[in-house]
Amino acid sequence: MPQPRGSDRPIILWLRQDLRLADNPALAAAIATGRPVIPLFVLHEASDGRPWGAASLWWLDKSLRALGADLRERGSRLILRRGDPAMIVPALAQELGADVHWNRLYGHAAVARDSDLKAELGATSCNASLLTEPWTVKTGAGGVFQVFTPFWRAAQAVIEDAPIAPAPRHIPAPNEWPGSDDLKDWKLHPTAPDWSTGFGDWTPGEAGAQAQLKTFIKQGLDDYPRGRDRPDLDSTSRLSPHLHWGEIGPRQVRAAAHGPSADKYMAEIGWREFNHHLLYQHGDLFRRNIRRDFDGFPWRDDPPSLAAWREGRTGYPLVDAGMRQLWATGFMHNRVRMVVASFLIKHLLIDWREGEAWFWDTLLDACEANNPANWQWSAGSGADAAPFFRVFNPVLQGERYDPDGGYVRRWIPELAHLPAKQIHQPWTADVSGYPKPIVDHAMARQRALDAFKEMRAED
DNA sequence: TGAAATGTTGGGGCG
DNA sequence: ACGCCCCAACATTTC
Repeated sequence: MPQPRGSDRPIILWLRQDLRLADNPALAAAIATGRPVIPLFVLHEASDGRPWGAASLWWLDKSLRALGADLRERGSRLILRRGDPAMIVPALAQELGADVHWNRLYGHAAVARDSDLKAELGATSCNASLLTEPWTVKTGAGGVFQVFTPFWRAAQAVIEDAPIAPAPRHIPAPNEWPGSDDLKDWKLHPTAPDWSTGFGDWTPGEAGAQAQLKTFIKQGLDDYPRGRDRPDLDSTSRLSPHLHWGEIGPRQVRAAAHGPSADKYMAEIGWREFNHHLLYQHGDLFRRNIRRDFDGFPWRDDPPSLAAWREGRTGYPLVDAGMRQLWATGFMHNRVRMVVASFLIKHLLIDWREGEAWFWDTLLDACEANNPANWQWSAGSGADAAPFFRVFNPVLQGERYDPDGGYVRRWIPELAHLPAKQIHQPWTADVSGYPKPIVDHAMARQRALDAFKEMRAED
């Protein structure tokens, strides 16, 4: 095939976790060249050496469909290919005589692959995902922050208030489009059984992300500092899956959030930044303890308890409600995530990696930075982590954050008839069809503290 | 972005 | 009236 020269040379816009048209620097840079743009998404079996979770693929299916429609409205298309992008991208670039643009990723495998490709192709890379890229925030001594608060203070000082590019009205198309897979053939939506029937609250795609942001700013943000801890209310942003696939970027969120509650919310975006910096620094966050002294922790192997946790039948209502919400909807309220994580790690003494893996498969917002970093935070093995001895009491957490029991009632119908006073300790009432606690709280707490002591003694 | 054990204080009942 | 005890309420310490 004859290759176009000079200004006819197309640009491959290689989309990964930046599935949006507004605030997309790689897209804006591609359009600014005046050359034809070929949007490309490559489905790789693995993200950073790790297969995507089933919930992530469910979301990706809808997000790519939405992106394809948004591109067609602008005279463009989305080219779909499947396989190893380290082979596919350079081959397509050569076939089309194209340059390549992308927005950066921060996991070690992706960074290594992308820098190889860059050396081979001379590609253009941009930042769509973070307010502050990992190499831009350093301690006074030039090191990497290990504590969130000083990190976030320093990060905020380097965030630039650059204007945010709107979605282009038109995207220049090539004379001839390369071949594309059909999204339907990828079969990303589950069948036989379709376990996603409870995922209907979500609208993947850039328009859905913008709508969710507006809803949150209007209905949730003012109440966020108090409401964010209340799983029975709906005051959280629910932007995490949109952020994960880059249907919206943190710069857009920051530009939209104003008022006294915005700082509190932006601190959560700050944790996302911090976690991406940790990912960039450590790479194998989901495999290895950041604090290596946890390598000797005496985890228990207990498949029945792990199964009870996954399936929401531990006998502790707040834990079970959270796990059932996750299974049914692909999402769990953040306060409850901390409680179920503490329960798996400390009450059951099961390795945090087991919990991280379950979340990775079932959470729509499963993120290679946030998910392992937050699990390590819960375990005490992470950077600026919760101290190990902070053992949540699931009953007290329920009484404090789900005071009327509305959250438990919604996800555990067997307990719906109980009054608020008893709903977090159903063993004090006459209940059928709901299990007794699989571990005694006081025993489990002491056992966890003893295990921690044992780990420390081994140093 | 804990919880439980332990310590302290102060009001009130009561001998 | 007074001291003693009880125990809530709160504070501190410990894991």
